[in-house]
Amino acid sequence: MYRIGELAKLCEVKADTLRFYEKHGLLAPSSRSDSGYRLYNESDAERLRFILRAKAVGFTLAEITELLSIELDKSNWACADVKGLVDSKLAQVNEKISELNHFQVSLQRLSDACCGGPESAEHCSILEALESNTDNIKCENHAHHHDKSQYTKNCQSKG
Amino acid sequence: MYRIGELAKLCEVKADTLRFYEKHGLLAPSSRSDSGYRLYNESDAERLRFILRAKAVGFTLAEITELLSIELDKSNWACADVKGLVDSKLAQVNEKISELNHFQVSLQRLSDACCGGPESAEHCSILEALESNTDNIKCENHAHHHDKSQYTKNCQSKG
DNA sequence: ATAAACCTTGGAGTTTAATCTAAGGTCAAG
DNA sequence: CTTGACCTTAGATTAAACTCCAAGGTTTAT
Repeated sequence: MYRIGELAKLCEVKADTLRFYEKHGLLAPSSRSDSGYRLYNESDAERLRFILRAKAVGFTLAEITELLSIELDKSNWACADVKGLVDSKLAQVNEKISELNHFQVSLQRLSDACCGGPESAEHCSILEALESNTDNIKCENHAHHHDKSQYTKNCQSKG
Repeated sequence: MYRIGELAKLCEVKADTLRFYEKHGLLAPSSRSDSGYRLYNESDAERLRFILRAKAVGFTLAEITELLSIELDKSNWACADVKGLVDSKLAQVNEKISELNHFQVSLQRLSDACCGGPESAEHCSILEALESNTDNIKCENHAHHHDKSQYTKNCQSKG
């Protein structure tokens, strides 16, 4: 039997987190001591590890609640149900990755267009790109009046 | 001059969003009508578009607040400052992408190991992977006792 | 004059996963 | 018998970016 702090340390979470999981129906200690302390047994610990592994692959606690209810009643669920949860999560993750990839490309383009030097930002390509509605980012090296700018290497926009 | 609903429609946001931006110091109407209605001019609209473009490349409103303060006082900032904001955002985005890529790989591996059929989840590879601490995902086709399983194609784990 | 569509304000609710606080009870060691 | 580490509870707070609500005032058209 583990007290809350012991299980928390064992699984590298905080005691607060375990109380939070209990309040939200994910994990309750199987018993209490006479003085009201939570007591977790090995099977509680296994359940916690299940939760933590599911978190590690990206499931939210709400989704883990679903997984746990299947886990406790496996014979009344099909593989299709379980795989459905995984695939739906996979779709969400892919969508988010795709959004972030758009950000990545846009930010990289902005970064590449800017010399990043000590010049005044008055002609900064980044600010200009955010001011105008074009996707088209202009290189700022000319505007800075540095004929032999040391930053030319940074100009990669197709103006 | 635009009333709040007009500017909202023009820029495809909600009036609530404009009030929210005002409350958070991102965009205030340049005047009010006699009856207290917000009145936005063309320069307010430009500022809103700046905000929206910055959002579209992944900046948070807090970061946009910084960008706006630079934008309004360009000559006292250097390109390095602006590029710094972009690069720091880029690093955050890359980190998040990397985390999601881990999720993606793990979820795909789980999905691939599961037949996804109408079989009982009692031997579901996904649940078994979450129960045990191995990275090693076992294919469930044998466990289902389908000698000529129609799901064999889904088994791709290296058990 | 009255209905519809618009606007005002302050404040509450949403989502996620904790994290923290206050005020107090329990347990083991010295 | 007191100190420190641990535990209890309920409830408040955090971040982010809105979104919605109630209760009322304004504008416009008929």
